[in-house]
Amino acid sequence: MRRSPRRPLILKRRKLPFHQSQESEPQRNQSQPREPRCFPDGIRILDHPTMSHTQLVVIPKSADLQSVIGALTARGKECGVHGPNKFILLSGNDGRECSPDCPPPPSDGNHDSAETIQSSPDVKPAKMIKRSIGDDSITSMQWTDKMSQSESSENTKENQEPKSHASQAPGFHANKAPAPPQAERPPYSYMAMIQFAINSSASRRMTLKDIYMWIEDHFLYYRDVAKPGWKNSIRHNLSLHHMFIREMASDSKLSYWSIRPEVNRCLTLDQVYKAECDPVTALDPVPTLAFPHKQQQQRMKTPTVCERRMKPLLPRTDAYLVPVQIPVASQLYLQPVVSSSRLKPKRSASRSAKRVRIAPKGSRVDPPVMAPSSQTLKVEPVCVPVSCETPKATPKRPPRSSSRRKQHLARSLHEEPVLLCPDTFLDSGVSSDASTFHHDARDVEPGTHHRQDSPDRDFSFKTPIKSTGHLTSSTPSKPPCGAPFEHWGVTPVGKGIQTLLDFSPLCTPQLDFSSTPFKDPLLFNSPRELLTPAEGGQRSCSRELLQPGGAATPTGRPVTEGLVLDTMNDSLSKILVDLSFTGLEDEDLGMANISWSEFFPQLK
Amino acid sequence: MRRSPRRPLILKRRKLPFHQSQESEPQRNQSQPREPRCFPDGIRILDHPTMSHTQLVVIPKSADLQSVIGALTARGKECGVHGPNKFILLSGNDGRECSPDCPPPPSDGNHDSAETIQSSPDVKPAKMIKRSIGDDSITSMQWTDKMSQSESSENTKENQEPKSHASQAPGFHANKAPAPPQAERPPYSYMAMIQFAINSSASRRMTLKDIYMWIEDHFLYYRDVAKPGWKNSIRHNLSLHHMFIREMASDSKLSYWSIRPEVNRCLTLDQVYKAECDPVTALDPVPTLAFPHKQQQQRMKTPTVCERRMKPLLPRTDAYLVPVQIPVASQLYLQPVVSSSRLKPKRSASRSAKRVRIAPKGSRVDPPVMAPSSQTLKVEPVCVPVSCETPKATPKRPPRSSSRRKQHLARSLHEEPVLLCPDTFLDSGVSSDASTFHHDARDVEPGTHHRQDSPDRDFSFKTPIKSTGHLTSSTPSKPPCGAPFEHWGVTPVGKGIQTLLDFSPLCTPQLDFSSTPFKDPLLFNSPRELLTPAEGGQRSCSRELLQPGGAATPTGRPVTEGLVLDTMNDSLSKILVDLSFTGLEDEDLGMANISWSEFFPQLK
DNA sequence: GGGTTGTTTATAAACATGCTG
DNA sequence: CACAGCATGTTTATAAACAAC
Ligand SMILES: [Mg+2]
Ligand SMILES: [Mg+2]
Repeated sequence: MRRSPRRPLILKRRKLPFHQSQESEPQRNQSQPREPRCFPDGIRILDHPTMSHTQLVVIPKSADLQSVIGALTARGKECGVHGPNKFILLSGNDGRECSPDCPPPPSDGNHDSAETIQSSPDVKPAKMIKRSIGDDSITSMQWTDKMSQSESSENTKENQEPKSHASQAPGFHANKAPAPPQAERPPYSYMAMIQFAINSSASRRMTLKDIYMWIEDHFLYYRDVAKPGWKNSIRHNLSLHHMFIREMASDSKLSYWSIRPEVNRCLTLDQVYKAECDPVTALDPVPTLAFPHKQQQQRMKTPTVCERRMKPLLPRTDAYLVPVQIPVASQLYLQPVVSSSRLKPKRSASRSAKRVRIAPKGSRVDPPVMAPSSQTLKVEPVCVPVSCETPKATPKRPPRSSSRRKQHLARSLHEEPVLLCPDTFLDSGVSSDASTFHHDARDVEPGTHHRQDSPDRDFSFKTPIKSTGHLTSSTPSKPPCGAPFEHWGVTPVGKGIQTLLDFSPLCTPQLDFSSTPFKDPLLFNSPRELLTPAEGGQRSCSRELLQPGGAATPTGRPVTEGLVLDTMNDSLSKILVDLSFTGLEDEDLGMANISWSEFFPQLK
Repeated sequence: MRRSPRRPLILKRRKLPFHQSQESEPQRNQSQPREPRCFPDGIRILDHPTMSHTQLVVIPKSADLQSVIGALTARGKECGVHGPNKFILLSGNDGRECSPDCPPPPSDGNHDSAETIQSSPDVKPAKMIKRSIGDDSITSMQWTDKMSQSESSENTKENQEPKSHASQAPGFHANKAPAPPQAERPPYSYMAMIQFAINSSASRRMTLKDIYMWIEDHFLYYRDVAKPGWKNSIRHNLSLHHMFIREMASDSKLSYWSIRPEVNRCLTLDQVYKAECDPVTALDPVPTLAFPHKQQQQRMKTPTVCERRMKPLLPRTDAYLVPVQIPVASQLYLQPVVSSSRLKPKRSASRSAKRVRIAPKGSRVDPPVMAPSSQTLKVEPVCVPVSCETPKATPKRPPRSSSRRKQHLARSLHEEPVLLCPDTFLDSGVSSDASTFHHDARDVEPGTHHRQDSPDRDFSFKTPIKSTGHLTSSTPSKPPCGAPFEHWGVTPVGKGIQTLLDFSPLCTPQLDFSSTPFKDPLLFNSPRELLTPAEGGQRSCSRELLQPGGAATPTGRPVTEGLVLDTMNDSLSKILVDLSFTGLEDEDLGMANISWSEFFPQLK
């Protein structure tokens, strides 16, 4: 029973776009937005104000996907191989419901929720940018830089944040005081935590020991509860993921772990932290970088809260990812927009939020319980014909639903790389046939071959025993037997569980789709974040609910804030995008609150 | 107890150098050896007769390591980035005990053990090359090409080798007949088996289903014994290792798995197969590609044999690997030489053989029991300064024992890349201080960033429990408790086991070091292949025994045959080299036969 | 001799998704 | 035609075996 939740440690999606890992913090401040380059269909491409080699692609709602591809292709050719290699797609407005013009992104250090941030003594937000693309709902997009830098003094031994240091650890632990050992397991993957740790260091590198310490200091679970094997896992992750590289100190002896700069999104705990630990807090419309610290820690300590934070099987990160591939060593970022109706600090906990993903690709429509409102669009890796050789055919539509999922498909050099998208992407149709996103670009690295990476319990196998008969599947799965399922006890019968889990509740802040061009096709990927029933009458949205046709979210405020999210995956060509939509009123959250009862019979 | 041996499935080291994966089989036959390029110290570099972009580096015994580096560097500069990117190091002779001249490598299709090969109806050795570098002992190096190609007819559905097909499966299974389900687990990793499968296909690609089938057909263990979870592992390996890529058939629907050509060493079961399944056979001095098939299968079916094949914890492949990094996208292969005194098909099973590895780097010298005779030299990744930027210092000796092992150390751009080697490498000293091999080149990919890759038993953790007290190590380790160690029951006491295992017996054909420049420094990496005590009075060589000073192998015939081995690791920059030395007479094998008694007290 | 740090392989699992009966 | 289940893929977690300090 000590077993941790089944593969629960998934990185929370990123809240803020990642920035360069350089130490060039000062000059990044207020670079003037360059002259936007305009392309057909109103698409504009302009320099990112702060990120080098990055361009912002503002796409009017009315723009055609092919136009986007064309613009990106043209831009790619304009700039050549040495040009920008990252493109952040922003949803602009074609005048329908937002300001017709796409204002240049982040241009000032508008401080949002400053008080929250200030509450942390040692955390100083490096920079916050508020941008508004589209209507008012598109606001409060900020990111902090090396906010954690104050934390660690230097690189050698001081890095290891003294235990007496309160640090900005969200929830889980207090001031290093004996801190109730009832710490629940944090919802971050090892890979994520390692990044948090390393990025918290001013030198962006850390020894293994210090990584251990940082994690123990910030997640009491590992200090107090976890078996020592967790360190083995840390080491395993360091070795396994090529994102982590080891370098020797100039004076030898010491070896430091760092993150490949090319792939370092500079994730920090502060960045990814969301007040989700407390459902009430989670409902806060403002997904700002609230540095909960001590203020919130009280709430988090409550068993209910902890339960909620630990129990949930967090949504698969890739649900929020948008792996995009631009042949010319370029990567394409889809930058979602987040609503910013930052009011109502607390709700009646009726509903938390929804998340959006890109390119549904035929998500199963289970027995819909409520009116679908949220949608997720899952964008599969795309290949923009910037430098592809000899495109054979130029199918208007994605070839065929040939592959299954995002995978490293060998470059199908014979097909013209096109931005694949479901029909709904362009015509707001249902995603029944939207499963046309394929050709994972991960292996299509431009020019030279890139490589990426990205790894038993003891005896008494739980795996399907050949002789067991019904154990025909080669994918081991835990039997839905009682013990580990206290909460699920009364719920569905054996085989039903698997299916039911697919309708897991959503627990993202808020969702709104009215202001993004991807609005209609957005489909939820059925994230599995389970909100504790005790958190009030919240109900989750089953996948079906979030399915297609949900464009008309009754009360949601169209808010789009760019969020670059990632799975912490060290895959170079895989770009993750997190679409967070906030601004929905409590009452409005009702549309997709169905399957909760499935999971928590007691709620019925 | 059903538990498989602890992480036993390690790929056997390769017996033959890998060749290009191209379908260009015909023209590969007898290319004339080009004019060798001569470098100081008698080092010669010439084109590989069959492998494109590959050169053979013949290194006289007297050559200095720095000379080798210099020659490689010079050659690299000569050829530029587009020149050969693979170098196979061959041990030449400086006239001491072998022919003074380094004859050009493989130049004819001398068939060795033709009868064995012919015995297999559907296996036709594509090519065999016998080379002799140095004295007579350097012989019989041959490799077969797509010998397995006859197996699968076409690409679609015929690939799946009919079950009635005898195929060239070594040992383990007969003609697909009910075959005794007592199949023991093969000693190949999943990654290896997948490569075997895919490379057995003429089209070099295979569907998942066919991979399953191929493996089941060739390793009855998976058909008859393994739990269904093995398929999960196959899929896991396919996804995890970037070496495996998925591509869609042109007609969609089908997705095939193939191997990145750049990293495909075209390993096939035949290539790696050694008659080791039967210790008696294993003693055969000729490590030829004996296609055991039905002839041998009888032997292998014997419980003793099976026991021996399955029980052993195979040596870590990397023990035989020589990850070498040449900055200019070049890879350096150390090609060992194998003795070819192919006589005595069967021995008294007194001793099997030894293996050699490159660059010892401080192998533990355990209480030596016998006179050390075999040595293993373990070469850590090296960086030849072909295109390194701004080498700061040019230490004659490897910088310092800064890092621990082969790892992806961030490019220490400030140090001149040099071939690192233990002192013993050059002066036959002991390896106590040899731990100077570092700077894993895996992350030093030339030019653009390459990426590579390379990830519970169920409940009831056996891992060190925090509360257990003595479980302080974060690396879980199985307690040396009785049950799983039937064969070891009487053996050492608890904690002693760990250490004892390090002295595991060696089970490679034969070893001889007299003809290789690496002779003296060769150190055994204590491969863990455990020969069943029942296999006769064999005794293994503990690591110490194989330690330094073993240059003077009493009776060993200096034999060096190039063997390129690899861990099946899809790491581009990591090259694996297997140094197999054969030619030792049975009587001569006595020098390193010590620790067997440690493991099998009954032998005492 | 034992602990630390790294590297790899094996397994189990959770999930996603397309297919197919 | 809906769908349940299976096949196929992707990732994360753990345990472990080893190697080298
Ligand atoms: Mg790594
Ligand atoms: Mg793969």
